[in-house]
Amino acid sequence: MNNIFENISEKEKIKLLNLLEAHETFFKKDKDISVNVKDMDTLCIVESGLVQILKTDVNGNRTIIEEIEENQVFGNSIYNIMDSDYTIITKEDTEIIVLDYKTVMSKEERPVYYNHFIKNLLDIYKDKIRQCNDRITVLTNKSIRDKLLAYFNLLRKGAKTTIIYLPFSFTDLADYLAVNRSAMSRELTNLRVEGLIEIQGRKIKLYYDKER
Amino acid sequence: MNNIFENISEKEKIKLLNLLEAHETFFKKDKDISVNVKDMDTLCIVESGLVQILKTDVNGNRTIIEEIEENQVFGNSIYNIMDSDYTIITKEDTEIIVLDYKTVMSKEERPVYYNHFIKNLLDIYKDKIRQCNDRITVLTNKSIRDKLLAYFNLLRKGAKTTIIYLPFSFTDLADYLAVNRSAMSRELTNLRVEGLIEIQGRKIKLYYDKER
DNA sequence: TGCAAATTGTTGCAAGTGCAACAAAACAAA
DNA sequence: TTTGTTTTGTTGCACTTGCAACAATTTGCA
Repeated sequence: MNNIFENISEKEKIKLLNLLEAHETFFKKDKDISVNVKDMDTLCIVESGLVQILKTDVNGNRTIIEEIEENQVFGNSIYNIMDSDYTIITKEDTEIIVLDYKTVMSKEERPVYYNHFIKNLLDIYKDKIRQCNDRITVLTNKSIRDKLLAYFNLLRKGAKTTIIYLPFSFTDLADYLAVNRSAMSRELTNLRVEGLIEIQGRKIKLYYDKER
Repeated sequence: MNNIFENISEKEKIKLLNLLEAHETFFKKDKDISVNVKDMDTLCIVESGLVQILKTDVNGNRTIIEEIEENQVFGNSIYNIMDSDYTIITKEDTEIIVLDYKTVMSKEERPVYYNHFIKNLLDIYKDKIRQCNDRITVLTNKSIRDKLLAYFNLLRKGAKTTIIYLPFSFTDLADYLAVNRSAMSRELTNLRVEGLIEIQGRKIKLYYDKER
């Protein structure tokens, strides 16, 4: 994952934040910070800590849209987080740098570190596009089985390894795949019985070929 | 949809393309241009015409991933189109500007029009992220009915209008929603019979509240 | 204009999935 | 450790969906 301050020294970072008219804010763990970042065309950088973007659907179910880690960005300039069904909360004590997107883009003065910043921002956007496309690739499979296999293939992408580690719980995986948890559990059992996979907690061994 | 040459005059555009070491190429309609754009970290601009990015799945079914129109971009810098299951074809006579992403980003000289270009590129990336997120929002609904309603709501987003126009055929819509076409057709009939919608070709009238 | 191709609507059937409910297991906190 | 909470596995049942096959309609092209 690309870092918004890649190739920018600590000294340059201070100058950069000054140039971009940044406001730093601290938040305690488990705070709803929606109001602080929703009201304009913001670009927010997580300087330290962890932020979650949640969505509440019509039935009241909250799902995690995304987790934003250190040196990653979020904000209205990317998501439609203005929508009232989105909530932004801190999962740890968190330090956030709030920028105004228009201000950032309209700077006349563009030192080298500014250019690095913009390049990093582009790379982060590309990461997000790739992530979204990956998820779409998984979601466009019609059956739970195919979704699972597509997802497992993503995790072992490139690597020849047949061992993968789920980055979250099975409950969350069902959410990510947009399927019923117990139906997914049933399908995992089927895959296990058929000898295609072996499950040990979040560690899964794959016994099938990539092109399946 | 943002335009890669927004706020850039014709004169500036010529200078810009020169600065970025652009190569222009013409292609006839219905040509597979995969080989021409896959081999490096490219950023391709469709100067005129229309390009489709297709994906062939394990069963040999081809689906349209995206259509790239005039003044829009595609390339390895965004998609993993290197993967052999992706194909890029022209749907009309098409003029493409091929840039090397690294060259573009490492320019020392940065005239105003270059900065506009980068800002436009960022805006285009944001558009893509929004598009992807919209599709994910639709795809994460579990039933065909909910997918349809979520999609219709997207189309009437903001607008109070209860009349929407599908941007593609029902066959393609089924593809977009990742559901079986005839099952979708059945569900559309249900919605029609229940009086929630009215269908006239690609024009659909909605008779239900937004928050449904 | 007329023909071929593509799109749409419909249906029966089998298979897959969502849902609810519950027990077992794993995890976390006191 | 004990206790309470969350996650996981399982199952029956109803309902949804995918699939295949076909007719009707629309579209596009020669």
